[in-house]
Amino acid sequence: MAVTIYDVARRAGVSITTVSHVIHNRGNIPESTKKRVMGVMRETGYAPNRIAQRLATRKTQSIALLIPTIDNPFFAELYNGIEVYIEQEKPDYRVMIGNIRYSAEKERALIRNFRQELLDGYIIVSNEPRGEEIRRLFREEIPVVFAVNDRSAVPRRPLVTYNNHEMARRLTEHLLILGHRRLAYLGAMVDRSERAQTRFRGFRACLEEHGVAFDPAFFVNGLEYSSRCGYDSFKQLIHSGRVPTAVVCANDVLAIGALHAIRERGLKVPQDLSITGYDNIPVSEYLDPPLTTVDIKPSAIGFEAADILFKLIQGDRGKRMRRVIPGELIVRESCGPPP
Amino acid sequence: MAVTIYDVARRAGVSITTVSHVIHNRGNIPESTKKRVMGVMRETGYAPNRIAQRLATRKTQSIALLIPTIDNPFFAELYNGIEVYIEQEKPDYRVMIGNIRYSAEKERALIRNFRQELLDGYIIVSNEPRGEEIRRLFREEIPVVFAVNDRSAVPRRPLVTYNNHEMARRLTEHLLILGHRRLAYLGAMVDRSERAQTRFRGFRACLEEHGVAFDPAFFVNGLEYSSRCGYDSFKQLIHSGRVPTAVVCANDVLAIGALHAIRERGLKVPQDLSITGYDNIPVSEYLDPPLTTVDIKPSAIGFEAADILFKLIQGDRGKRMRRVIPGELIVRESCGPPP
DNA sequence: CGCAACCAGTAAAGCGCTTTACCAAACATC
DNA sequence: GATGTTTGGTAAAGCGCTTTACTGGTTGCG
Repeated sequence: MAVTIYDVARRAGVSITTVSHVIHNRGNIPESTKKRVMGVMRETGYAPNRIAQRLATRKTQSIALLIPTIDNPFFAELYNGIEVYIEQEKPDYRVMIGNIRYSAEKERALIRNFRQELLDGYIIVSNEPRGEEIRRLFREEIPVVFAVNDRSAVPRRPLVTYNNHEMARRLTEHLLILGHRRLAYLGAMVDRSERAQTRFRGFRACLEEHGVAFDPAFFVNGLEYSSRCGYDSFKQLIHSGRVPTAVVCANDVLAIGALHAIRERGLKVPQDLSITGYDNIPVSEYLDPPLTTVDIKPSAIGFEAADILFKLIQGDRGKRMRRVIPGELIVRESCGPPP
Repeated sequence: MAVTIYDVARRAGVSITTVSHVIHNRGNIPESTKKRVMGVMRETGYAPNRIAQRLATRKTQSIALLIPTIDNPFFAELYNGIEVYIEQEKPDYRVMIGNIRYSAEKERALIRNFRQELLDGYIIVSNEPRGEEIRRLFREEIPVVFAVNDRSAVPRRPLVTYNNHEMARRLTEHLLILGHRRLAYLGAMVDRSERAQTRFRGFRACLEEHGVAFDPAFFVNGLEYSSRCGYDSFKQLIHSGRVPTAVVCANDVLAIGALHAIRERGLKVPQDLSITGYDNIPVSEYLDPPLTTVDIKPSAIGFEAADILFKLIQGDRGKRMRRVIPGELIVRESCGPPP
């Protein structure tokens, strides 16, 4: 079938050991032999069988990326950051994507499944950072770095994230400074995701600091991060007839849906109502109006996470295994003073 | 280190052959032995080493998905379709994503790289369907199915796609019926992608059929499928001062950018100007106004492509290896009669 | 000249499985 | 009681590599 190291060895008149040495540029082999072997490799189109290499070395040259969903452009960006790192630094590594679907159940199943692959390491945006499966990875000293998870949720573990609480606070403050006092919060899965919780807590903390009361009727907790859900949530929010002057959405995708519901209701943004997003996904700049949001630089997070992961893989139990990439408040036209 | 088949065999007092048989439910093994072996497996937490299995069987249980970019929600959906199929039908297969970045160069490199993985099959949204690397895959009878590529670009090869030319035609017709005569086309990479070309040709064919002249000044060919690019393209389009009554965008992402430029210019959609997209990405329904577009059901395409691929992998050189999923015209509020 | 050091390369033992071929004992059949 | 057949297994040869330990020849050096 395919050409193996034996074929090359035979045709070059050497042992397979020598061929292997040539491939990896090891041992001391005179130029002449090296040339000859490489010639045969070229002629025959030989390429080492990765599977066999992996079995022999017990290194898979593969890492896993576990994310909540591939649909959200935010996570696509995170992946891009990792890909950039790998292309630059570790070009023969693979990354296997696993789709957690915001479910602890699925996360466990995926890790169990991936473990059989004997992957060299994991980057995880976890739903359950203290789950049994993840603890097992740590117990067996398999390199794991968390990404995007909250610091408090994964104490003392390698982690690259952003200042979630702080940015939620600053975003809210932006609205308070504009004069808003009746703020609504549109979240999703706040009960099931620590990130969602932290973001909401940042919002509330800010209100408290500024002595602004929060009306529980102005909180809607949706089922997923989709525009449809944002749309529905906003309708539910104003169902009672009481309308806030500003609505803080847990992410841009929700905000897009909410924005649509707002317009349907005949309200003008930002004249009648201000709205904010979170994530700064590419389209947010081009909405009507462009969305005030928070850029949390997912591709930088991915890049740094890969950096740490490969340090761990190389046995570097070093410093700087927890990094926080500061987010950036992106002020656009979706917020103004209250009417 | 990890527990191997030998450990299990020893503890169960059988040979590794028997253990292997139990794992795969082969051979004839009495219930009693089976129970015992399975008990030991559970106790020890044994899981077969996939790498070793692959080496022994020469099957990798992995397929590749090569896409132009992971950023566009359209391709994320395509991937989802594949994932759904695999979860249902082939739960222990993996899919490795490769990011072609709309570059024939990168596509070749990726395939070369993936070949060493001895993957069982490929689903490719190709930039270069007749390239040397792909031809080699076919020569070596490695299962390949194209997805989303145009029928004319990959004759007689397994393919799942949509009626690109036809849908572009129908979308254009929709505008013509509304009364538009001055239509602009905002494309991207029309010179470099056969899909972009076909879409544009569908547009032109429709104009011709209806005896409407096309003004070359009303064509802009952008560099990438991004909102920024759509925004810039529209500005460039009206730079001369001549404004069309309708603008057909090669996809939704471009349309979002164009829409923003239109509003900046002070024009109202659809009163002053109609606009269409393509792809029906999730947010398109929630734009202002909701975008008239074409749904090309990427997840169905992914699902069907996986279906064909696994048939090929099983040696089914059968029928129905080329499938066309009809697109659907989604009429929303972004189009109206010309002013 | 004798010994160490180096050079160029090889043999062989894994890595953890699958699979083919084979075998001994028990059972069924005439 | 001789002959097949089924039952319940096993031994051993791969799969295509890496890596360690070793070897026989050459060279350097005091």
